[in-house]
Amino acid sequence: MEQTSDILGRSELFEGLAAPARAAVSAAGFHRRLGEGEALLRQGDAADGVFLVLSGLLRASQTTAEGQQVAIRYLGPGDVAGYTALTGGSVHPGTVSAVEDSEVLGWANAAFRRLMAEHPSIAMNALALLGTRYHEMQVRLRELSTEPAAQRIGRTLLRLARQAGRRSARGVEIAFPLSRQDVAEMSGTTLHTASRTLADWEERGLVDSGRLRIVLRAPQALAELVGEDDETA
Amino acid sequence: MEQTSDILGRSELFEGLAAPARAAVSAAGFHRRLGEGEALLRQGDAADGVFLVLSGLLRASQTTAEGQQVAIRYLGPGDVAGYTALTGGSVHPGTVSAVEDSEVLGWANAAFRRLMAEHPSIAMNALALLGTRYHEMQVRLRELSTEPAAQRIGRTLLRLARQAGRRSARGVEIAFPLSRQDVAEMSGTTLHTASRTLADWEERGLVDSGRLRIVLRAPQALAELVGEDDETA
DNA sequence: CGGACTTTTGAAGTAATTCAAGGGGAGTGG
DNA sequence: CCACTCCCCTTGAATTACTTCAAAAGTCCG
Repeated sequence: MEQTSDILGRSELFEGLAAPARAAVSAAGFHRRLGEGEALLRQGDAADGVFLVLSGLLRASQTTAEGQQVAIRYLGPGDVAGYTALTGGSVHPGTVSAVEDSEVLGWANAAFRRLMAEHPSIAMNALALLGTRYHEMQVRLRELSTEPAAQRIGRTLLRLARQAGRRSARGVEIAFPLSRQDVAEMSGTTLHTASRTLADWEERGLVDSGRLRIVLRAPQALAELVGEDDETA
Repeated sequence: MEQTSDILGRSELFEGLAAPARAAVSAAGFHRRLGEGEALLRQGDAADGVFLVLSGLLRASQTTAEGQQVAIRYLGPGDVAGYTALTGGSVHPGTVSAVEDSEVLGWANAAFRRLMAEHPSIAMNALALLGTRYHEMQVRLRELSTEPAAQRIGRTLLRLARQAGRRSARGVEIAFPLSRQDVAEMSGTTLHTASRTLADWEERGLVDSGRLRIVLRAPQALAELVGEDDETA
């Protein structure tokens, strides 16, 4: 089990903070455990806190009036959930729930605001963090507007592999249970299209997938296919 | 002509700042004029400053490798461009250029960072501003993933009307030249679909449009059509 | 009046969704 | 240990919304 303080230090939000400051931050927060499927915060609810993921995996999503889901991102250790409270917003724009058993460190709005006031570098980090996310969203918006479904699915897989990839003999495995439906919700398409696309890639030896499991056998070939120069690291 | 200090005071970024602080902020910046079509900053360039729009209208967009454009947003007086520098990013993720003759107030990275350090409320405002934008992008991502083209076009029009709408006898007019192509790039579709959709709505008496000009004759009916409860204000 | 955009509209083509049905795996409970 | 059941995945076939292709008609400005 990793130390809370270590995760704090490595998180985008608290990096660069001196040890005593980290201790103060940690002391001001409260721990919360979430079982698989449990919601940390719900779309439409009052924004009442900021959370840092300590362990496990969460998923941020938006739901339409008709109940259709759109996945925004997955959150692992060191990631921040509930940025709304951080920016002074009043209502959570999306739902964040645990994909697997998880643990988070949370701060009430007022407490977090106090921390930012006492340690301005936290506020600067928060700005950087939001800037990065905003940028990501711009890119995804562009992809969704201009690219065909297969390409978007490829990018989704590469993105997830980069974030939660585990190198294995057969390639890079996405290290958490991921259904076709999940892939579709991240890519802006249907599970049918996702399934067909993966079947096609499986034939071509690019991926190796099964129930809730996807392994990228040839990440760089996939990257080329979708028009990225990028590496899976 | 409006006073710089007034715009500063009303802008999301500097609101709540006392008059002397506003003066300091203003003094630390430099003015820049842009002719119609001129770029304030370009996608891929080094992020070298933060800008506040004083007058005119700018457009933020992303361009794909193939040259296809996606419009991110339009910026009027009080809006901020070049948030990348503000968050510590190094490269502009998109291009911002003037739709009509415009004037901006700019700050070099270092100068702006100094201002935030001296006036923490600027940093807080910046956080709020980015949070709002991030939220907007989440919503648009959801819309793009789940809604048909017509609905997205409707939302685009309502959004633009809310931002730059001018009440007239015939309804709410979008107060700047806007082509079908522009509407398409904001909605994630083609100019053909945009044209056909507008023609349909024109027949139904919802809009009244012509060359580079769109008037919403029945904003609330349009809102209902696209599934918003919202008003055009 | 010429020329450059912008817009419209038809027709063809297609990517992707929707509809529909069936086939696995994994876990559960008898 | 087997059967049952619940998901998850797959795969055709039909449909459709949207794009692409193509050409012509407006509209504004010099």
